[in-house]
Amino acid sequence: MIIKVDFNSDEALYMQLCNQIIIGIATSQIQEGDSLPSVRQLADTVGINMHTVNKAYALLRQEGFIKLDRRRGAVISVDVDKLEAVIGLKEAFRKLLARASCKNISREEIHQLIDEIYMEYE
Amino acid sequence: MIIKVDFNSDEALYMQLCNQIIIGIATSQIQEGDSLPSVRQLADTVGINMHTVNKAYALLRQEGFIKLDRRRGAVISVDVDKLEAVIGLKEAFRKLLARASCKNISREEIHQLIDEIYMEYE
DNA sequence: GCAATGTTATAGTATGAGTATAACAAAAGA
DNA sequence: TCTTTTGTTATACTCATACTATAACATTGC
Repeated sequence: MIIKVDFNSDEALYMQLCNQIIIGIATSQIQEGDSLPSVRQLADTVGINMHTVNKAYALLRQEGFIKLDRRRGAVISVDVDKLEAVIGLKEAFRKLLARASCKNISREEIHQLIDEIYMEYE
Repeated sequence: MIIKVDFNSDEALYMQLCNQIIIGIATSQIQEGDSLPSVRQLADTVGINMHTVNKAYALLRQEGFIKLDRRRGAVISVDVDKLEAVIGLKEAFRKLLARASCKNISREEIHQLIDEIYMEYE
């Protein structure tokens, strides 16, 4: 799986890493049990500081997407805390859908958009 | 419409204002043509600085949710640039749905969540 | 033993958020 | 006409966060 960052983005580098890895898991580019590169290695290939990668990995662990193993490095291991995930999701949706509704994007169009994205998860 | 901020939130104050106003428009608590309080007035009632409110209004204008009129203050006036809205929405959905998918939230559950929120827009 | 690992500490710069004061022109209201 | 209120702009300060840079440490694999 290829990870890269956009230095011109207004999104924080460590957040870009998090998002790409989570999308990678969702789209099966990396799977349960797979290892991520070491913090130093990924920092080197991407061209950023070690601590920025470390921050991303720490956040991924905290949110239950990876486990850190001395022997195998950062291993994909998703903790499924569904209730908490749904709560956070609904709050985020509230903000997004309000914008969508104001811009005359219909409920049906949203459903279609959801399906398009979920297509990629197989 | 009542606007309030959470000082303990990790979300920026001006962003909280933006989101609440956009949600207010979507849920018809405020409508096209209605006026928002002046920057100084809202800052006073909420208990924050004038510039923070000004920043929120400037962003709302930039994103096409209000127009600023010398005579009537900040007036709700939604510019519908649907294409741009859809593009931004899809990118945001990609990040959210990846998290949802990892946490075993199904496509159907997402659709249900969407419908629940869209119920509030009538 | 040696190299690579995650982790932690310290320190520096840069940027953005929020506040504070102040000033300006334009418009509303008396 | 005068006063008040409006949005707008400028400057400056504090504070938190992002990112980088070095460095050191214990643990693990070879």
